[in-house]
Amino acid sequence: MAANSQFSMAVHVLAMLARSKDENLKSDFLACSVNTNAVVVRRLLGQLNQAKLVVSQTGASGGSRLARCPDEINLAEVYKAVNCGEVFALHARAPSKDCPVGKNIEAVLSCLQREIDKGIEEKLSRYTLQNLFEMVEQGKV
Amino acid sequence: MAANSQFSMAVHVLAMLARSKDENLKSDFLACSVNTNAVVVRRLLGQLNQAKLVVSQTGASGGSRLARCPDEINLAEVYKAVNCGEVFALHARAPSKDCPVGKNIEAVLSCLQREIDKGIEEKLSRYTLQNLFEMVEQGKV
DNA sequence: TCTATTTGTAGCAGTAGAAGTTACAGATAG
DNA sequence: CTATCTGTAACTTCTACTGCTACAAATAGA
Repeated sequence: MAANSQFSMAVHVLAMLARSKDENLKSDFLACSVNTNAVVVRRLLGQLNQAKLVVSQTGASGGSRLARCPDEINLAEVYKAVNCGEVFALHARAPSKDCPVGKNIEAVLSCLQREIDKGIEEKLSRYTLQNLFEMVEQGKV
Repeated sequence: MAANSQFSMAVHVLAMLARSKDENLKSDFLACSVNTNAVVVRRLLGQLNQAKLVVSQTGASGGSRLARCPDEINLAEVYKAVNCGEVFALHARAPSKDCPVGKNIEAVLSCLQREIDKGIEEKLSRYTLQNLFEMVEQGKV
């Protein structure tokens, strides 16, 4: 699964950045809060950078900050930025083509997969980073 | 691997069982179509058995068959039967409690997680095994 | 009752991807 | 110039799934 904890980490990091507005946060500081290694955070920030969600700066007093206001970033963007992107994997080894089911099942499943994924993104896009940040701040669920 | 290919395999196997109505299918035969090992299929059937989707029988001329009609089994049930069940994993290592974000982020994320998962199930529950089986049979997507 | 067959499951090796770590080049503020 | 940070490569460790062998238990049919 299993699933990826990348999304959770990304949201965590982005919430931290949202919290400290225009101040640059160091990967080391972020790693400390997320309880992982600074390089892991930098790798993650690299993905968020490519998706134009954060801006990083090298050198002394460098670090990362949000590329946009927290209310202009929605969670679907975050999901797409870090996710390999599929809810369930297709068959690891291609099913037998000699079997009437095996022959067509993959096409049907990948169609279903796309539909599910679209649903997830639709749901996530309703939340902005600002929304999420407020929930975290208020400690309310 | 990120996601699980269990769901795909489960749907494949169930479609095979739907196809052969009341006849018992052997794990070896199923494994051949799915292109994997018989033990892998038996492990999967074990999960589907627990979810009361299939019935298995040991001994000579044993095997597995559906526990209900294909139009009384929806894909959300299949998803729940085989999935550890989370779209994205929470933090692998618990975030720092000394940090105002780290303290609450997990609760917020797991709430979000539940909401997403509910959405997936809602979507999957619209399809019965019968629907899917027909799509596969007609080779149409 | 005996035999052949089939599931259920334990146990182990192989594999792939993620995470953790170390190291260092390049950028940059002061 | 120097101290500080990021970006990235390279390597190890960890973890989860897959594949496989082996065997006890169940059961149909002779």
